[in-house]
Amino acid sequence: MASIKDVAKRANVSTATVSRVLRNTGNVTEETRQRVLEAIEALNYQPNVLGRYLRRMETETVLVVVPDITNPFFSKVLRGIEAVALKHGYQVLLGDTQNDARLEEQYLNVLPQRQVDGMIFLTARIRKELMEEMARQFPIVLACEYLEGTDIPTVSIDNISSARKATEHLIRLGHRRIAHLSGPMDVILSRDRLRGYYQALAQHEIEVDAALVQEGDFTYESGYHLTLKLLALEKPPTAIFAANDEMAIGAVKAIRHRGGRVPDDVAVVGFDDIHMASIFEPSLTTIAQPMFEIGQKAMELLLRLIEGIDVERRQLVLPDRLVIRDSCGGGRSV
Amino acid sequence: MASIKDVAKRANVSTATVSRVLRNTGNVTEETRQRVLEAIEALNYQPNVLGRYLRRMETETVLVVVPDITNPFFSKVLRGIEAVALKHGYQVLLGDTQNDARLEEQYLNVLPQRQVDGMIFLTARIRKELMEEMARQFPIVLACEYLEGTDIPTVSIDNISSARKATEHLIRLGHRRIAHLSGPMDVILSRDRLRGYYQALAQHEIEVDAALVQEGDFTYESGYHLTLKLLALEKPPTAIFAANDEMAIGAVKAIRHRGGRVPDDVAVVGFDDIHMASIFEPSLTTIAQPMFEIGQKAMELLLRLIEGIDVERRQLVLPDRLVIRDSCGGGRSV
DNA sequence: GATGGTGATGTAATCGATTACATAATCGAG
DNA sequence: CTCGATTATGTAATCGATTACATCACCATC
Repeated sequence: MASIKDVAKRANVSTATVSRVLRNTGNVTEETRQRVLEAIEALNYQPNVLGRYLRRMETETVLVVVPDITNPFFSKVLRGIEAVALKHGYQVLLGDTQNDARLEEQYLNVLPQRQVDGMIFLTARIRKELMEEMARQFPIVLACEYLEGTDIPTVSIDNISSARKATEHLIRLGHRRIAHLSGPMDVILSRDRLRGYYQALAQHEIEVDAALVQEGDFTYESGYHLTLKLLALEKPPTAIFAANDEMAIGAVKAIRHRGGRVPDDVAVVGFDDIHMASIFEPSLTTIAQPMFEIGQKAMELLLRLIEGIDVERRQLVLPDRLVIRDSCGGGRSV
Repeated sequence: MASIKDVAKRANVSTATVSRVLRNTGNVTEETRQRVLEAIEALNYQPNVLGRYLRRMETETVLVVVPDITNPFFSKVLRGIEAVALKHGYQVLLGDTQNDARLEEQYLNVLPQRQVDGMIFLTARIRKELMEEMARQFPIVLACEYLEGTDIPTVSIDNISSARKATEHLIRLGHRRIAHLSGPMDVILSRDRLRGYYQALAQHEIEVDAALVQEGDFTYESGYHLTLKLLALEKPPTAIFAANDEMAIGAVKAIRHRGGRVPDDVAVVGFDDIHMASIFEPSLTTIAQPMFEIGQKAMELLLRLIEGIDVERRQLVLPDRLVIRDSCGGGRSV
């Protein structure tokens, strides 16, 4: 494998000159430039990036930590990140924690080890102090999630208000017994959506029934099983607000398997607006998050942190939108 | 940021000894070992992996090139790769080409640049000669796809026979006008599935009608629109075999929008058995690929190539399975 | 007591590129 | 014609770890 020295020898110049040609820095006459390029061509030379990384102490690589890459929501956000990364010549390393919080903390180590220039977390179950300490020293951005009481740069939507919006929509349609399929309570996003749900109930003076709130884990399966549980209640809900679309689809299926109809017997609202939400029948009423844009903004923010540009607005809240479809009845069908 | 020198100084040893402690190689007395560990602890030292990489000329990282990470099929394969990689201390770099063949060739360059120790391609639209030349010099494994007439290590199913199986199932149910929604013709996998479809027709002496074969791109949207086209034919098909589940779902939706019922008016068979295939209504009859296992095997194969172990069976064909559900009628419902 | 083996540690080369600094050549202004 | 600026190129240090090789101490064996 040819190295820069071989190229230098063949072109009859120093390695410094070869490097200058490679990186297009400094002054090189067109003539030597050509000689170097010819040598590169002849030797089929490819610069070894490890040498460069070590010397420059940067890898132009960012790590994205995802809780679950098979979840379409995250892969869409990832796409946004990739788009911006590619445009700026950065590579994206993927860390899939498969919902394991310990793995999450492990990934944090790649920063001091200098393996990447920065990180984006699409999950935030790491101990707050640890995360804060790292964020002080290295470029880190949280997307979708955030950590309470920190000023770690964040891109997300306002989960509380959107959950409130979703719940209010059901109330407006006349529902009073509204259940909530929450996400895991150790992620803030789930707690926020639950809070929004509570706020909506309170605002309309609807009493909270603890039995109507069930903690899931964002999977179809959990949505399905928890809904069976809800339907077995003495006074089952007439509407279900699920913390994501996959659980909402699970809910619909469970209702059907029990002989119920959606939305006639039970109305269902989801969250995220994944592709399947509009395809599934009945199409899901849901909160649309700008997934791609969240990814873009997060990466843009990260780039500014890496480049040491002072970031004025560190906490970005993007707009979301209630998309009314067929799964909750009442509204017009889109 | 502390380096190995700082640790050495503090522990009153040479950097060589620190390295020995870090890597657990060579002989070190328990006493100095402790001193070194204390120094590491005190300085909060993390080894800079770039130095290590350069010296050892390996990164314990593999690159996985995916045509579309938002496609659940690929993310499932990726999971299998990750599982094995993690167990062997390898990191996984993700390259999402977003179906751009040029990007695919670009990714190939990270190998001679020594950025990764090996690559797995879940797509193979690269020029054959180029790919072969690289595969001769570096560890490369193809998964799902393969390149005709090469002996590049590959893990996949037998797409021809499984497509034949799927088509035959429809024939057995009495269908004679069977359409095929193919994938893009520049990927071999699509051509193989088309071939299997043709074989089944030939075997049962059913004439091929060119109008019944439509080239899609594996997306829901293409499945939807091509099916509308099929339904507008003078003699529309009574069954549709789609080259993947997402197009199959698109087909079902199109049939419904035209007032048809599935499977009563038109039977539909998919391919891959993604999660949604069993959830969607009607549940999809489809070819189940062992996605996770494909990933695992591919990574295992790659590891052996990286470690220079002679690989006897370079081309691995895994078993697939026809899963009969509701979308094609006739069979029992699962 | 000489010899050789083993274990613990240190010295310094090395991986491949980048870049601060040095040097040489060229040019233009006064 | 000289001086300083500018341009082109080279020399060598550097990034941080790993490791071949050297050294030294200690012990066992004959």
